[in-house]
Amino acid sequence: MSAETITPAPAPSDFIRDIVAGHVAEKRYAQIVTRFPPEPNGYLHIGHAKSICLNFGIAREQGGVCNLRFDDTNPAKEEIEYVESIVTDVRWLIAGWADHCLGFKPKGAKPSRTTVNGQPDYYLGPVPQAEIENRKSKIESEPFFASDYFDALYDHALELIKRGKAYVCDLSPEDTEKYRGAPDKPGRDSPFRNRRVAENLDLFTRMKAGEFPDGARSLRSKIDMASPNMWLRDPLLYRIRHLPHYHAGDKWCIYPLYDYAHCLSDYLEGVSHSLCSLEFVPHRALYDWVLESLDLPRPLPRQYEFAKLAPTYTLLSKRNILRLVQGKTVAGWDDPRLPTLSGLRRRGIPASALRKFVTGVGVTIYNSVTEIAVFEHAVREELNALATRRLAVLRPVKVVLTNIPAGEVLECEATNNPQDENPTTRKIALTREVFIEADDFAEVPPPKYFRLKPGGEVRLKYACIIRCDEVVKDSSGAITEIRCTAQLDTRSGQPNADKKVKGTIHWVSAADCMEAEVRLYDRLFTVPEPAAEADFLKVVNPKSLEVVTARLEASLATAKPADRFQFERLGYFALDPKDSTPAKPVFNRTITLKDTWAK
RNA sequence: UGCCCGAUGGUGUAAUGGUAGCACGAACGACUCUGACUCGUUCUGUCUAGGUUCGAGUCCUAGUCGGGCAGCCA
Repeated sequence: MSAETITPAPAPSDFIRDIVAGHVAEKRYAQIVTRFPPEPNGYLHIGHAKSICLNFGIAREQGGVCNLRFDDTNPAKEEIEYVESIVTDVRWLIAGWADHCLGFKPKGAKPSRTTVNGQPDYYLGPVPQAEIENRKSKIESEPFFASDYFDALYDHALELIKRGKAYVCDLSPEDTEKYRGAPDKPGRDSPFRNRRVAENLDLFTRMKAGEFPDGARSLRSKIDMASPNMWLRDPLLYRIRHLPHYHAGDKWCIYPLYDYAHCLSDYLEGVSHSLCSLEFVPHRALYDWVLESLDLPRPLPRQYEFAKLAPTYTLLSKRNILRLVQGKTVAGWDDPRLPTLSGLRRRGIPASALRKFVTGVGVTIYNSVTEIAVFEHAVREELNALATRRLAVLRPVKVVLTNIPAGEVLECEATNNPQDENPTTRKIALTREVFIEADDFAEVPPPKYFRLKPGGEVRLKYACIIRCDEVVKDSSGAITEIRCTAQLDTRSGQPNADKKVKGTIHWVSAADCMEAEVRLYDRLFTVPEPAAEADFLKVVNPKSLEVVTARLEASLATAKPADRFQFERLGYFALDPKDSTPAKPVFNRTITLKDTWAK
């Protein structure tokens, strides 16, 4: 399988890659290091895929590494369950593509004190996966955690205080907000802004020691309360939270805030390019301020921002997805209708299709909406190339081929994937009784209907042409069987094999098939922008999931969850990795085939 | 009524002062033992007004519209 995507894709180019390429050309950094820094407070979704592919993509293109780091500075929201799902999702998305660039660290490692050019420093560099795997003596590795840096961060905070660039503030959260002013009004200095260094040091130490309750004090940067940039009005660096941390344990009761922790985490790991979404543009000045205020000895990372992905007919914010999960609109974070990576994976979307899609939409500095059709196109393109063709009937109607004796089995040869360079084949059984799709027969056919109709002819794919002689109904008028004549000389290899008919339909032998539950998924929302609705629960698609009992070609009994199938003329399907059992197989419809007839 | 950012077909994106291109989509057609795939044709675009220049999508000014910013969230 190709490392990039199954089908060819152009080498990505965007303004960030241009910047990185420029830095590589001028040898600004020893190595290109990016990072993907999720907060473990929810599952990853397709929007994160864009960031993952950008960060890992740049790393692999430049021979660099991309650190997976948990931005876990808020113990109130974060959980180990999310850490595990995120690691799984990231590994899945980059497998066979950029997994060799995945930056982990030795298990339990924390930043170590070093000296660079005579200056004290902290450093915890990545160990690329490729290196971990090649080492003779296996080392255990794990992702990075911002919470592993709490000691170093605390140390740097002390330094900031000593430099007169941070102070302990006793203002309540409410008063802090009042003092901050408004976008068009300057803020006012905190009455605690000019505390002496010694007092700040004493108070901050006691904050750490747990002497004060939550919210009683905070550590603040000393920048400019009149700045037109709200994020420069002495933003908080530390807050008091008497809460245990899922990773750091109960050692801390003060926790750093994002703006303080993130830039320093980047620096500690030797990150060169810190990529984030547009809402952090105003934070960039603060990112730089923290790093520059510390007079650090190594090259500083730089932050660059890009627009988030916004596909139509879906919801991307963790908060909204959480609402769908908790409200039981969907069956869980991995429901195949959700844009979560675990949901998409379960639905059968190949990681390569996701990569192709998110890199194809490009990287810009303005928000835009991406039609979900672009995603669907990428999925079909990948699946068309790799999916094994099988015959399956979702809504079976019995057809009796009256000229084939009961018990007789006619072997037919079926192509496994016509897209392969040298397609292989398999044998399927044609018997007296077969099932065809209810949709493929019409008693009163609309104009240009190519399929089976009374007196009409149609080809059973890979088998022969049949003619409809009679329709048998029960007392309620429902069709119980369709009686046809099989034109056996139109089978492959027979004299009339080349006989043309307008329609070809799929079928399975009634004597040689299996039953399976098939879940037919459709988009979750009926409107392009559900997030713009007053209540998105009101625009949930009532037909987003339909469950049928289908008849499948017998060979599907050996299907494995990683297999990708095209049920001919219907769409792409994969075994549900969670609910399927050998005794009771469950297939998910990943996506339908394009249907120009339905229109 | 502050500061920052942006604006190219229906949608996404490219063109880095020199032919507005690609993709998705749509329409039509060819091919077809998948109404799929593939192939062909067609469709629609530089927000407005000034300015600089031989030449402006690109540079400048103003306007319009859109996005962001006032968590002890990230």
